[in-house]
Parts: sequence; structure tokens; C-alpha cells
Amino acid sequence: MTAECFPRRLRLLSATDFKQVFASACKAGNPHLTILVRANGLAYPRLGMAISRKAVRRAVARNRIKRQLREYFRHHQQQIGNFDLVILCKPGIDKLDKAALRDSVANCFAYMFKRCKPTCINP
RNA sequence: GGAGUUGGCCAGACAGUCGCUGUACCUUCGGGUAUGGAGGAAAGUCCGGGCUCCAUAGGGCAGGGUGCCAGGUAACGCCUGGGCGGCGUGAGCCGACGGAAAGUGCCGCAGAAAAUAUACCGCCGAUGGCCCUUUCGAGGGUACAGGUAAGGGUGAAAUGGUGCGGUAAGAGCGCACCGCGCCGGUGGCAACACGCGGUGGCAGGGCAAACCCCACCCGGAGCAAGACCAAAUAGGGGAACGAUGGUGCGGCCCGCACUGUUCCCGGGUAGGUCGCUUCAGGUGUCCGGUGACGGGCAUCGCAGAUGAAUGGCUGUUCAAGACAGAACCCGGCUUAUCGGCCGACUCCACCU
Repeated sequence: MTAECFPRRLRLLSATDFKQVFASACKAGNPHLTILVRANGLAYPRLGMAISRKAVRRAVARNRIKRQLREYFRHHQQQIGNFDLVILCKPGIDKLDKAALRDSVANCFAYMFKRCKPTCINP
């Protein structure tokens, strides 16, 4: 397995997984995204996404955003460490084009590293 | 060539690389290899059906739907063909297109009047009244009673049209032709049609997407349907261990209160499995049918996810890529949509 794959164990799969993150998470955000972070005690990070129908109305746009976020996670998973992430999308994110969306995601992750990682080591 | 009508089709292409997911095979159980992986609307959820559970889904009531005829279909509010009406030079297009002499209701403004019709202006005033004249036969005037739907005016709509006769003036009052109703005949399965025959002077406005009447159709809920496995947890039933037990109140008896372990049944939450993709299936061809469609034969296997796959990046290329993402499955309808291709037909212009 290479360092940039994305099998099922790197995802948040159940409602309880999501609840745990929502219950005790460190938040980082920008106008388009919010990232919730929580240490998971495993050897790898896990990703979950929540894009509501309210935030992004069209199914095609929701799928596009989800794929972009997943790709970013897949390529940067080594830098994240053993944390669970839940990425929330805000209304208006579907107005961004491909490049702008990628910039926004990168920006948000950088902010998250700076703000949350130190505090999350001992949550 | 220009303008147009109509039916169908396509929905950027190719290569590399990094990923996701179904299936098959291999596996040292880490994974590897091969091969599939969104749409014409996947959408809206507006109809119809399959499937599942509820009672076997039958009768009645309520409620809802459909509404020219025939056919197609699993079925339909869909499709095909035909009829009728309207629009268009035409190809064609559009139409909730049953009943208004079963009943109820509504018809703004304008207008006299909007429905058992009615007299505003106008016309007449034969007949009756009143006045005048009179040769006593009648004549003239008035517009009081009244007559009149020809003309004017209002309106979306005012009791069929034209002509002649008729009359005081008029009027289907009478007649001719046209229109209309009814009966019959002919053609057609039928809707319906007829430059066919007879008969009736003519019924008598519109709205049924107002209630309603008539005919036909419809039980309800939906894959979070439903079936199975099953940690946890509440309370329940049974059996065995068990000595008539143990603990508390009490000096003791009586009495009162609380109470064990194991197993099974049962229950069903989290979670999981099935339902879940092979089909009213696609393609080709032949036959039947005007057609929708049906039948025969051959051939193909074409998403099946479940915090939810079907993508990211790079390059080349062109006409520069719209609307848009399966969630049980089909048949329709409706709506969104960049650009392009093919077929059939119509009108106009030109050439031969």
C-alpha cells in the first residue's frame, strides 16, 4: 500500500464516530469550511464530511466538493497524524471554481495545523 | 439556395499517472491480476404498474380521478390511427372534445332589458278612448290605452340569415333558398358523415376547469416496504442448584420487608446480512399490422454504492464541452439543456 491511498479504514463510517468528533473537537475554519479535529488514538487519520443539502443545493456540486476534499486529504494524510477530521461546508462554497476551492482547503488546513494540533494532543 | 414543419441520434476525444468501488480468479491473507462502473433527462415526484406488508383486497358509503371513437399495452391521465372544431398558403399544429328540455346557482361594467325575457330612443296607432269637421257614408288630429324586435344605441353575448309577399307599423305571420331540430335511409366496428328522403316554422344565450347528473376506474401504506442474525438494556416466563436458606427489624417465637447462581425461552436497540439487480431487458433480422405494437429466430450481459464508488492531476487535440449525479425496479408525462449530425415533408426563388 502506498502512502496516498484511501481505503475504508481512513474514513469515519458510523454515526458514533461522527458523534465522538462533534462532542469534543477543536474547531478551525474560514468563510467556506469548518474543520473539526480530535485525536483518535490510532496510527492513522480518518476523514468524515458533512455537506448539507442546505449548504449546497445541487447533488452534482456536492459530489464535486466531496471529491476535492477527499483528494486533498488523500494527498496530505501523512502530515495530519492520528486525528479524526470532520469537514463541514458552508453555503456559498459551490460558487468557488476548482482552483479557488483548492486554495480555500489548503488555507483551512494550514490554519487547523497551527491552531488545533498543539491543544489536541491532550484533549 | 432561403424560410419552415416534423421524427430520430450524439452529449468532447485520446494518452499517462495516482485513487475509489462491484465481480471473477490467485494469495505468503499484506494484497495482486483481469474486467465492469451515472443520464437523456439519473431531476420534478405528476400519473400507471411490478414487488412487500397490512385480512383473501370482495360488497356498500364517503372521497378522488378520467371524459369524442377504435386500437395498443402489465397498466395509464401514455401512445397510435380515426372523427369533429379551431389556426396556418402549406407541411403541419392546437383542443378536459359526455350532459345546459333533471335540478340549483352565477353572468362585473355598460345597457330599457342578461333569461318564466324585456319597450329606452324609434316606428305605428288598424282597434278602443278623447278633440275637431261632417254631405252622417266618413275624414282629420292627438299619442291616453295599446301594438311592434324592422332601424338606433349598450355589450363578449340581445331569440337564425337573405329576398319576396304581407301589415297600421311590424314580426317565420306566409313562401323560396340557406341554416337548425326530429324520424328514416345509406356508408362506417364506432365517433361520425351524406349535393339522400321525409317532417317541424324553429326549439330558443353562455358557464359543467360552479355544484351537479351520467358512464367507467381507484382498498391503504411504502425498500426507512419487509425478512433474517443479533452485543447491550428494561421488565417477563420456565427449569435446576437448596438445605424450608441468607440479610434487616426483634431478647426469642410469630410476623413483615429485601434477596442468590446457572441455563433455557422470549424480547429486540447499536451493528450486520438479505431484499439489490436478469429484466413488461438490449441489439440484429424475418413475418403480421396504415401505425402504436405483436410474434419467431439469433445474439449480448450492460452500475449496484450504503457517512454512500463512478474521481484527482498532467499532457495532446477539436467545432472549446450545456443541463445535470443512480439509491427497489420498470412504462409514461413534465421541466432544464452548449453545440452538432441524419432522415422525411412543405412554401418561395432560380436553373434544366
